[in-house]
Amino acid sequence: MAAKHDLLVIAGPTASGKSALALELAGRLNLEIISGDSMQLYRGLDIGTAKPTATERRLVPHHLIDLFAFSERVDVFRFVKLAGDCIESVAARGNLPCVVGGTGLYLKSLIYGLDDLPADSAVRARIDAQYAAGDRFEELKKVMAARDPVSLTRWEKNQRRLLRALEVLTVSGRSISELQSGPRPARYRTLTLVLDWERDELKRRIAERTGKMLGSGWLEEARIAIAGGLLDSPTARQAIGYDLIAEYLAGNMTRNALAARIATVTWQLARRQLTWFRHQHPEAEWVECPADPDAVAERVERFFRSSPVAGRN
RNA sequence: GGCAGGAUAGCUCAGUUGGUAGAGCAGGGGACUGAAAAUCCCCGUGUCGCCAGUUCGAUUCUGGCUCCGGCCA
Repeated sequence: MAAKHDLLVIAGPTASGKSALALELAGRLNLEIISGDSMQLYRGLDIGTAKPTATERRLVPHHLIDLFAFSERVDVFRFVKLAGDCIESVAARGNLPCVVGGTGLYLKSLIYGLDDLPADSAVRARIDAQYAAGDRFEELKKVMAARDPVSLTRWEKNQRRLLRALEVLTVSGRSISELQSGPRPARYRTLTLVLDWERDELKRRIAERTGKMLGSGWLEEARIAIAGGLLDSPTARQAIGYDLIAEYLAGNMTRNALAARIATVTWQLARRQLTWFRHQHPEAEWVECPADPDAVAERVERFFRSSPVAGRN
């Protein structure tokens, strides 16, 4: 059924049941699942990132999971490249690529593309060494005031964004603000579904899932990952929960406090995700949950069949 | 029973030399182009435990009461 540039995206906050719905759809449509999750990319973070189980992965082809050791630094640009290639090969097999995940920036960048902004890790390392420390922010602002006042105004209080702006400026000689283009059309004929729960219900699901994860081996998984250097890794260390579990394992927290802390931090993530999807994805359709898989599958089919592009391939 | 404490925002607490109050956390909203499960911005009226007294005016001083955690018996 899928045409060449068709793309199904299942998005939504954490614990909204994206993976489960994708699996249900896979039972009704010919689709392959591509993870759109910045943390599932890493090996060794299984329970903590709620990866699909081995059984589920055997049942339906899953991609972009377990690709990297957590010592590795992955970013949007890399994800977009990987996912783009992946989508192509899925489509070549005649299946519908279904990106499933909650990393909004990754999804948006995949759908709409990334501007061709320069990046240079050596330059960046130099900039970071010079201006990334907390007490160097004022200095950084002074530099930007002279060289790129527009970006300074934009990120006056966000050191990290300003560092990136300086990187782009240093490499290209031009302001990042000037190199970024405005809104543009999607690269795929995309149906984005955002799973939408009643607030308290989602909160409840998060608390419940946190408890389940802690009760089914997350502590041990975290212990091993931490022993393997997770907390010193460049990006994987940001995965929620592991730092808190480290504190718990060090005896600084009760088990109940740990569960509560993780649930809180997870809820805060969910809120940020919802804000993102509310405002960054004009193409999105919100699906009231719990959703009926049959109805969703029908909606998906209708979307891609009725499309003017569908017959082309 | 005695001795000193504490009682202020959902929680932990600060404060007002008497003119009705503010931080952190939680919570809510927002931004977002190479760290995004990240980073950052905005949002704080609550019988200042209860009753009485002093005072123009008390959450702030005085007395009593209630409750809580201590210490001594």
